[in-house]
Amino acid sequence: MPLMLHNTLSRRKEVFKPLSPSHVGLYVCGPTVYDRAHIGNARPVIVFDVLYRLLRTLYPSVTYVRNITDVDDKINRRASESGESIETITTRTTRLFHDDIAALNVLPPDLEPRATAHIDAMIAMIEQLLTKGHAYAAEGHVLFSVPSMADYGRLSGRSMEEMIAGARVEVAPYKKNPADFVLWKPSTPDLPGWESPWGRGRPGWHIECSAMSTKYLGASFDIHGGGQDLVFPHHENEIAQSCCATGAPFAHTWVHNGHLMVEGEKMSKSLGNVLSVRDLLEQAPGEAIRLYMLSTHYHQPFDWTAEGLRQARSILDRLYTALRNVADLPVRAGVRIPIEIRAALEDDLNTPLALAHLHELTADLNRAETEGDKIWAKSSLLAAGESLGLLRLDPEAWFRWHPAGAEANALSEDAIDAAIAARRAAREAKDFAAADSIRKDLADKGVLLEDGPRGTTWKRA
RNA sequence: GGCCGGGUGGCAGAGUGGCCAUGCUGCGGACUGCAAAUCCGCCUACGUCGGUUCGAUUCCGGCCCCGGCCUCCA
Repeated sequence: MPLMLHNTLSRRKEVFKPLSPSHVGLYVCGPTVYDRAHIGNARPVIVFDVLYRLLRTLYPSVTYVRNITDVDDKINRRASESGESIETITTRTTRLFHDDIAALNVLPPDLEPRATAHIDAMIAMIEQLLTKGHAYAAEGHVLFSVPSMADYGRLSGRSMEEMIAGARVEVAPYKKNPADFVLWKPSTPDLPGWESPWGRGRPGWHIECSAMSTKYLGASFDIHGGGQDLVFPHHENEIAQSCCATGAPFAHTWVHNGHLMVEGEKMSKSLGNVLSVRDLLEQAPGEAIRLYMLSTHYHQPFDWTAEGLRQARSILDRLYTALRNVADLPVRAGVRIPIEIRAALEDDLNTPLALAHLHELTADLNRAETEGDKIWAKSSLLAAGESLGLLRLDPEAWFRWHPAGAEANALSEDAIDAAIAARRAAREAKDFAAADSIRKDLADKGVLLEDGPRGTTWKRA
């Protein structure tokens, strides 16, 4: 089964063919580091992490580039509001971003270039565009001339007329055409700026991704990803900048994830329903957030609900229960990703179907009778989990998770063990009333007991 | 208004021209001192109206409804 991906350029699912059989280049638009990551930011990070994991099993070499946007007017505004320096904000926010997504089992990309470290590459690309007549300088700005590119609008399926008609912002007087967009703009002394042929200034919104993807992956590369809202204008403009500057085709396959809603409503600051990854990590383990995110196909809109997250945790309880029951058995080395999981992922990252197969593997493990079958089933389940970035924890660690900040209220593990011992004594004495009372008492404190063939185990509710 | 994507059982969510998604929940059975977990089984589906077809949730068309984007946005 070849890898199939939905390509926004063609609007259909295509067989993925890398430019080189031995190497795949993947570029995904990363965060603008002005605030903590919210759950909508996490979606592409998780989706493309699954794609990255899959590509690494299919090709000898993969280069995954995800940028950090650390020059942006939102950052500038944040700095002037808080009085902190821009660097303080971007450094701290970048660290928080890394911490948050690591908790979601997201692998680091191979390269994570920062925009401010690549200003020279951006200036060079802008100069190329000027030389080739695709850009013009005006009043300290440099603008991309949209009419200079014949098939501008191909990715988003827009005509020039539509874009001009749809332009809602006031058209700046120095624009030759309302659709032209900024490549470089002047900075006042209080704003970050770099010396350029057009005076001290800073890059426009789109040029950094063009410059950095070209630098690290070449003028043409395989896959460019991001959220659906970036199709226009960001990705459309990236294509325009890169193709016109280099004269080569840009990314061949464009993959976009759908948007995220919260409890049926658009997530927005005005509605006050923006969920930060950090807040969610205090409500549920990172793997529950990740599994929940993967339970809807990446191309579909996702409606994030508290109930859905609770369900995701229940599902993982089941998976980890199966693994806990075979905790003392070894994992066979070199077991491949089960074929049905791989087939689901190769079919345009059908993670909901892959998760359905994960449940079947779990049932297989629960039903296995011989030790050999159990080892095989356990190894297969873990290999499948790895491909999705799930089941990376020790089962006991999973069941001991409790919300952050609840340490003070949480019963200590020593106290739990003592209660279990007392209950065992009561049961041996056939004093079931006392045993049930202990169990009830623990349950009231959020600790659930289960009597199994291997003794009594517990988990936090 | 323009462009795009959807409408599946109590909920979430895949998929397919004729047979099972899967999970959560609920119900019954096995197991258990009782539970829980697990296993076995069960229930409730494909917006609407037409068309094509031996047969459509699946293909085609109309209609209704929902969502996203249209230079802040993952």
